[in-house]
Amino acid sequence: MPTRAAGSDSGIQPGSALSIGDLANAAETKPVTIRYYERMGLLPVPPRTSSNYRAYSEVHLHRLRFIRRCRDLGFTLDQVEDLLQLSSDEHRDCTEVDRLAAAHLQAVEIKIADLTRLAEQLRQISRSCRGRRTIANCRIIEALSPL
Amino acid sequence: MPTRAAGSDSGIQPGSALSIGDLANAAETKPVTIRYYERMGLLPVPPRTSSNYRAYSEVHLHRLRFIRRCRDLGFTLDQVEDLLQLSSDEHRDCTEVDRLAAAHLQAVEIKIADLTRLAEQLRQISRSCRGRRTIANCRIIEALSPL
DNA sequence: CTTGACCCTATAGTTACTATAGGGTCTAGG
DNA sequence: CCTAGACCCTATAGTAACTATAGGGTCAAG
Repeated sequence: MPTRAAGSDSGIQPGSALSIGDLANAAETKPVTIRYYERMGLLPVPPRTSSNYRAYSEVHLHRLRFIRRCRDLGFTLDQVEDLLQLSSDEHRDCTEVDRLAAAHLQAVEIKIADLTRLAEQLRQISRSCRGRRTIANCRIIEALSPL
Repeated sequence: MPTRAAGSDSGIQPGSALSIGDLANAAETKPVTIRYYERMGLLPVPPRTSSNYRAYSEVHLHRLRFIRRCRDLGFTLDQVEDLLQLSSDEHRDCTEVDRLAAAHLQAVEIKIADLTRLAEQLRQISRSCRGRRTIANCRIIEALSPL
């Protein structure tokens, strides 16, 4: 926190809290994103220092890393919220988690298929444009133009 | 326009202008999207009827279809604007069009690669969750949690 | 005349951040 | 002690490409 030891690049002192910058670095994200997650309700509001700085604990770091991991895997914030909820209920059956992950995987696979088709169309369009031409007889422009 | 012939599903009358709804249907988009494109400067402002309705010509339809085709292929509106500009200059060399299309294809291919890696990660994570378990020992939650 | 489909403008919302503005706090170094 | 730079804070607007909502006007068939 507002007591950075020389040579310490994380700013974490034994037993002391994390500043938002430290938390951001530890979770490989940015302070502005953390504030956003707090506003969205994904991260609990942390205690403050006397100078009104946020003071985070390892619990926050753990939770933020979970959120970032989910985001990196493409889950929406709504889905992340669901996963957080599910993960906090230890006695709960985990088929819901299973279902969420499977649905998301399917959505990603569909997106891949869409993009693959799109790429093929683009290749076809580009393939028809060879050498130096003018716009007047540009095959790409032609392909983009309606009948 | 405000004179729909019975049985005519497009509302287009010989020699008459198109309403925004007719234009939207003909280009397989929505009136609200067309107004948006007009605001963004992609579509020229059309003349109006005495009742302040927009009155579109076939030229507008042609241009809108071009825009939609580009959008369907994933070009950003900025890129579409560039392509429109390029396409209107008939004597221009078309290497710029070529370059735009190639850059876009590459971006799509990169996105496919990203998503493919992501899908594989999701498969690995899901694969580790078999049968009915509780959250306490859910392998998916475990995989989402930091060390 | 009524009603439902369509038109109009203005503005805010969606998603997940991100930029900007304006001001306070901390600390190392001179 | 002062300064400067790095960091903190809140509030708000912006990004991309639409889309929803609110409130009001026009058209035409029944």
